[in-house]
Amino acid sequence: MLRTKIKQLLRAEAPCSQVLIKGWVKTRRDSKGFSFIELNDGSCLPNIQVIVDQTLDNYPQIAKITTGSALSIQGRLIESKGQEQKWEIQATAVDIIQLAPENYPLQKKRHSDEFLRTIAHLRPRTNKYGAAFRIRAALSWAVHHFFQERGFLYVHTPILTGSDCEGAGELFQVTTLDLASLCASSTQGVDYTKDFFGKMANLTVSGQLSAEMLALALGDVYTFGPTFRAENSNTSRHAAEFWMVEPEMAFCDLTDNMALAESFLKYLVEYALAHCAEDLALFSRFVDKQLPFTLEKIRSAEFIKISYQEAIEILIGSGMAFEFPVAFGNDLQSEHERYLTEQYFQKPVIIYNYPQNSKPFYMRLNDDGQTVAAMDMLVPGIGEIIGGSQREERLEILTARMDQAGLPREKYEWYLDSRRYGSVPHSGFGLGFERLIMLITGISNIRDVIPFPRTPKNIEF
RNA sequence: UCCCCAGUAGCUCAGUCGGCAGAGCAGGUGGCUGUUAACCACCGUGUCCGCGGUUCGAGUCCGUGCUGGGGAGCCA
Repeated sequence: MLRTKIKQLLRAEAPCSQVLIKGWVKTRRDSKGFSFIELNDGSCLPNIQVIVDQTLDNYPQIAKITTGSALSIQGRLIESKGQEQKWEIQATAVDIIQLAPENYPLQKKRHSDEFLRTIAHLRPRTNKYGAAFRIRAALSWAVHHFFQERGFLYVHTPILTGSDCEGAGELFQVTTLDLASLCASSTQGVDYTKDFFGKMANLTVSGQLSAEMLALALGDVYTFGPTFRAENSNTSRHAAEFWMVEPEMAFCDLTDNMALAESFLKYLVEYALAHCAEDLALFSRFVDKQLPFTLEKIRSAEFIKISYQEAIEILIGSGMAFEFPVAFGNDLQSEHERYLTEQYFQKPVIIYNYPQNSKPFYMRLNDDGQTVAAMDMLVPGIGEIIGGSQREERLEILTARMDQAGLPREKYEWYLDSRRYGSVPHSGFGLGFERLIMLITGISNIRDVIPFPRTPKNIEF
């Protein structure tokens, strides 16, 4: 007999005379002459209640079943006599796949997120983390849906990269050289010709430059993959390994780029509301009571779009005593971004046209000669969730900006070729996938939205 | 990397002015019961994060290290 997922049984419309379920015990309670087992198989948040009568010949063993044990149960799906569930299983056979010892770390109570991080290999079995990872899976699928519906091609850009200055942060170096002997013997520089690629190699910090090449051939493309930053960032919003979604569109300016970013975020929120209601309800109840309000606002409100100049004027006019001074040319600090999105507008805000000196070389210089066609989307509680720009398509200006930034032109000849042969206006952005999951679940720490987080000094599991 | 806070039973936490180490949950035993993180009674549980110092006496005060958390910077 094939096993049926618990999710399917809980949605049943009629009783069923014989079913097989397999899963892990959430809790067991005894009653006179029988035992209640709550079984969960990860397919959905609720458990299914199983009634085990003492007439089963292995009932003495069944009565000893502990939380965390793995079971295979055959029985009848019947209407429950209890108040809190429609369906339950009347067991005809209970096979103990493995009995969990009593030192099973997950108890029938609330654990702190800090403790659960120390048992990241077991926390997917908790209600909260199970729900978070189901939502993560659903939203991964939604990302593909959104772009596929719009004719974007899903492209794969390299994880290993030879360009040592993509400019988006500190890099993890990749090597097959024996570091132990290098450290012991070498007093001069490393001879990279002996390394695997014959030159220095790193893990990617962004697929953008490669994605641009594909967009300039295929039109509209997107990447969705892991990204690595070796920044020593110790915050609730940064991970050394995270997943990023990066669309890149040919014949697309900053206005269209911002419009796509807004539709994208709205689509993802709507998708979660439509497909993950049960799991989301857990987060609204136990994690963030404001969550339904936040999500509804993103779904229905038009996002604010203001220039950097306007943002500065609002901040100066706010009368707020900021720790960092507000002035044109200064970077917007966290406190400024939070004020704009959490207090002043209380919804997502896209800020565009930043001063060129604070942004990377590939962003398109505006006609004012001062600003670039960059945009950041800020959301309440998280801050920056999307960063993007129209790319500089004019060869002379691009090379001038590279020189300005001190980037060696010869290493970017392949990139510059795209500006030599049929260069066109194009744009794109990057969405931090973990930050999206944080926004949609209300989970406030990035370490809790990815199964096995990698942060400075932490690569356990 | 910088600033602030914390570290006590398997877990969550209390511990007053420096004076015998505590509770709830989990676990064990018994009872009751179509129960809902069941309930009732009883039972066990400690490197008080490590090292050093002050003191008759330190979980408590001081120094230092480690670990965790919050905030900042960097960014998605």
